[in-house]
Amino acid sequence: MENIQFDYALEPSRDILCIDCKSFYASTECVLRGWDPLRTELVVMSYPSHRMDQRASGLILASSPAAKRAYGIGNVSRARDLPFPYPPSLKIVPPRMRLYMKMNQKINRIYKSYCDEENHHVYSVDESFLDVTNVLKLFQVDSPFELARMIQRDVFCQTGIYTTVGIGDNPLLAKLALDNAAKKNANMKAEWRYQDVARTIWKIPELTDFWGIGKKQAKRLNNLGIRSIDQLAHSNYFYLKERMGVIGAQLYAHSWGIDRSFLGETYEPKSHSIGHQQILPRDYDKKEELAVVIKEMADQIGTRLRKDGLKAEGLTLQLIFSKGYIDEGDRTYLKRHMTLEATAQRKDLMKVAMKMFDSLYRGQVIRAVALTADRLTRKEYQQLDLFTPIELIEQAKKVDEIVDRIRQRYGFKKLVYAHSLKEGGRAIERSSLVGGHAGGLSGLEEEKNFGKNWEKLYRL
DNA sequence: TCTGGGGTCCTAGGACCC
DNA sequence: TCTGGGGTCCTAGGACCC
Repeated sequence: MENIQFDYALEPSRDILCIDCKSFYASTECVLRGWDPLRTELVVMSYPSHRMDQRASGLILASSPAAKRAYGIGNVSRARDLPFPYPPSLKIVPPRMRLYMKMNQKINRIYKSYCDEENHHVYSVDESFLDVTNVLKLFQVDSPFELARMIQRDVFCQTGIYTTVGIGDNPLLAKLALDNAAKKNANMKAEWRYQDVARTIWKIPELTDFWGIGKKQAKRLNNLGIRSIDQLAHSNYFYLKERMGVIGAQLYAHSWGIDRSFLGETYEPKSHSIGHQQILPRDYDKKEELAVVIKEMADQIGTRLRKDGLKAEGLTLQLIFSKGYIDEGDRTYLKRHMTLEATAQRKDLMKVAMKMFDSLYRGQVIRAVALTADRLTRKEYQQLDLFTPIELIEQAKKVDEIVDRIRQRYGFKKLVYAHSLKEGGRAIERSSLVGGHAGGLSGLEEEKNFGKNWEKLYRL
């Protein structure tokens, strides 16, 4: 069977850096507390506030390198993976998401001092891509490797955070170099180029170590007789494409280090969404209680949409059954999506969410709820229907605006809907969370404790 | 897994239109 | 009607990433 050949001479060849912050949350905590991020045994542990006392429910959001080594845990793991009683040398601290976000902003500003907006792509809270091809001269360095060292030093001096850097001809190579080599190297850097593919990518030991291959895809590949990246690269492109669709084709290309994306291209994701998911503190099977939670989530999503100046044209509701509960249809969850006229209004979102809930729910035992607004647009005009008087629409909009303002100024808890006070309501408890975890003290409270200079003290 | 939370992308089948 | 074909939109389901 014929196969595909890649000609590296024709592929994009840039100097791309993929930089991540070593154990970001854990390191930030160490820095804030004046401890060495590499030597301190520290984990950031999140407890749902309703079960502080239950060790088993603790989730470790981040572990310092020393903690990883000492207890054989990964970056993200569970409290029960730690020895118990907890060793005295181990520092366990609650998350302070607000401070991590500030630290992230500071680090991004440092990256921006090395490249312009166009050549900086934020991948996640602790990972960024930089295209430094055109700035090597400007910084008087001979190689991207040297520039990477400069940036690492700069970030460390300004923040105390260690960074790891993967370097490559394209974003994929840089990312693979980061994940599979830089993290293990003493200098926290690794450079993978096209000519290195055979002795780098193909030597990655496990399929699941490869970006884009999880447990399920690894199994599918195994079923095709492919057990390593090397075998993947030496399989047949057309066969893979036939058996695994575009994913197969993409994996094949990736195994040869091929990635034709550029950071500069304004990449438009096909879909955008804003959603929330929460595991409930206990099983819920009362319709009214679930309705309260769903309404709260619709409220929260509406607030976020309005803050970002967005409107949703779709809404998805998911109700996940309690562990072990399976209904007649053999399902483990219920899910429904609906389209709607572009809106960011609380009333509209709640109405649609409730409609989906009514159509789905038949008394099952629920443990988790997810609500996601998708197909987001920036449409300015208001779609009018023939039956709702314009005054009513304007009125609802004003109410939303006022609620937003009050909450922004005085905090969420100062203005909650009556239903949230009922049995089962979650909004009040969740209002202090940032990104689903404890936000830590507000800036104002930090100032009270440490004075006006608290940000400087924290190197933020 | 003895249930964290927030995202994006791909597939497949049905509805509907020409 | 023992019966065409192609395109697009919609929704449910699933996989992966940080």
